[in-house]
Amino acid sequence: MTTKSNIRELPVEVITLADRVCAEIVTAIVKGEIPSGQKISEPELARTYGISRGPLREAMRRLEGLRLIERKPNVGARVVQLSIKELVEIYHVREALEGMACRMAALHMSDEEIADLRSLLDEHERSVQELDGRSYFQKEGDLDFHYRIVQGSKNEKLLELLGSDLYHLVRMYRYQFSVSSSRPKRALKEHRQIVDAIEARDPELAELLMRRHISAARQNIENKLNLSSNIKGEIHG
Amino acid sequence: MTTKSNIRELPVEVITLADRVCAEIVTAIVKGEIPSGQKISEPELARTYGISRGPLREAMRRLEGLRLIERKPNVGARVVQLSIKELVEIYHVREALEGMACRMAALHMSDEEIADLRSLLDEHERSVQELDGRSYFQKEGDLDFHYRIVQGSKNEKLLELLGSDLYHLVRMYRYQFSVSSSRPKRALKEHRQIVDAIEARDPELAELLMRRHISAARQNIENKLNLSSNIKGEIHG
DNA sequence: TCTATAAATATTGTCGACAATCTGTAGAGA
DNA sequence: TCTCTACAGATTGTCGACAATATTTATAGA
Repeated sequence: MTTKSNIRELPVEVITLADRVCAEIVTAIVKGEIPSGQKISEPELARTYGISRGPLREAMRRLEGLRLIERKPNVGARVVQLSIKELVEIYHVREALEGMACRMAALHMSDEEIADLRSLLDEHERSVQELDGRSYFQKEGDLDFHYRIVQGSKNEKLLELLGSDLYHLVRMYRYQFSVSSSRPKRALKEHRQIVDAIEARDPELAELLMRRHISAARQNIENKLNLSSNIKGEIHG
Repeated sequence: MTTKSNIRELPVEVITLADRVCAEIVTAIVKGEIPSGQKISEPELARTYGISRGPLREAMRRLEGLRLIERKPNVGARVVQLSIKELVEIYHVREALEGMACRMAALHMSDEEIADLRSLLDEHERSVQELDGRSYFQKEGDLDFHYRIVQGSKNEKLLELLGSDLYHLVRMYRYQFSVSSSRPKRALKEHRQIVDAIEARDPELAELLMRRHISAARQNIENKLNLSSNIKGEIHG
């Protein structure tokens, strides 16, 4: 039954139009190329990506599930409207989920993964020193760290919820609200403490530290926002 | 611009075919009418629900986002395969998310909502006494309680993640694995303690109790499973 | 001038058909 | 008899067209 042919399995990622365009639209929305709140015209988007409305609508159903667009039957879809309220809610969710992820990472991460994580933090440190904070660390690097811990939990559901769903929104806020750590050195130190706890195989402490880390970022946002209601300005978390 | 016509806004839920069929398929999958692991034939399903493949494929994209089906490009989609491993993972996620939800419910639930919650538990108590546990409480009633607390958190994201996404899978496991509390009285008591903590506006305790409550259920499952590897049997959590 | 109705336009929802790909089967060659 | 190839059938992916609904514009009346 099974073909034992010596033909190599070509790693040619054959992907469907809907899947490809979905990924492209995710990026476009996250980066703000399709502005927050904008109505989505199916014929226009279809022309833009050179596909017909069929696959496009499938992609949009997926985006709806990712909470990147909102649909109203017979009316149309819009890119979600970002709000501070939602951002704060997301941080509460992250505190819960990533706290648990960190707890489980302390139990299940391999020594090699932990070592890699330390290397990543060394990179971040160089990045912070050289560029005085305005660095990759602020944009995607921080999320790299968090993503690896979620991976280290070895919990597929956590990885799905955070990595495949929530992080799109997190990145969207980072891009469009310029949410970046106003305390890169402090954040880096907290990251190191977290890795220490994981290496010590101390799940309680690991969870506690991660929750504090995320909670502090959230409070930073809330404070900044309560002082200045300048929504479109920089938000340092 | 706005029409001030005296025509009543009929509450006729005009819903799209894809939306309606999606909901129907969710129910069918959750209840096992479409068996776990079964391949999905698009032409067949389309005939079954009397629609064409267009809306059906949109619905399936949604189901994919809900993790109820899994797709392989150019091959097809299957209903997800249930596994104890995933069930345990889900309980870890629930412990994290519902713990946080309970914490926030202690802060944001209205007195009226808390009173309603108590009434619900009184109902459950009657149900447990009359039917000796084998009751509604075991199937959907328990989830009612948990759902209300998530609502009480007033955190839309938590409600989305738990209510709209994860609970479908939870219900699916309950139906198909007969996951039900083997300790309804104990569970009921824990529920009451949780409400007490919420009423006392004690977020720390509320979170702690909810986490213990869910963690105990998970450990129950793990123990039962480690003893008897009878996968298809009753799982009491 | 403003409002309410009605036609016109555009957009969304749905369908059937065709193309591309995969799966299973039959047959040729060793 | 087994393996590999080629064909046949079925399924998935994509497209364009039509129907249903919403939005905009034009028009008539007060």
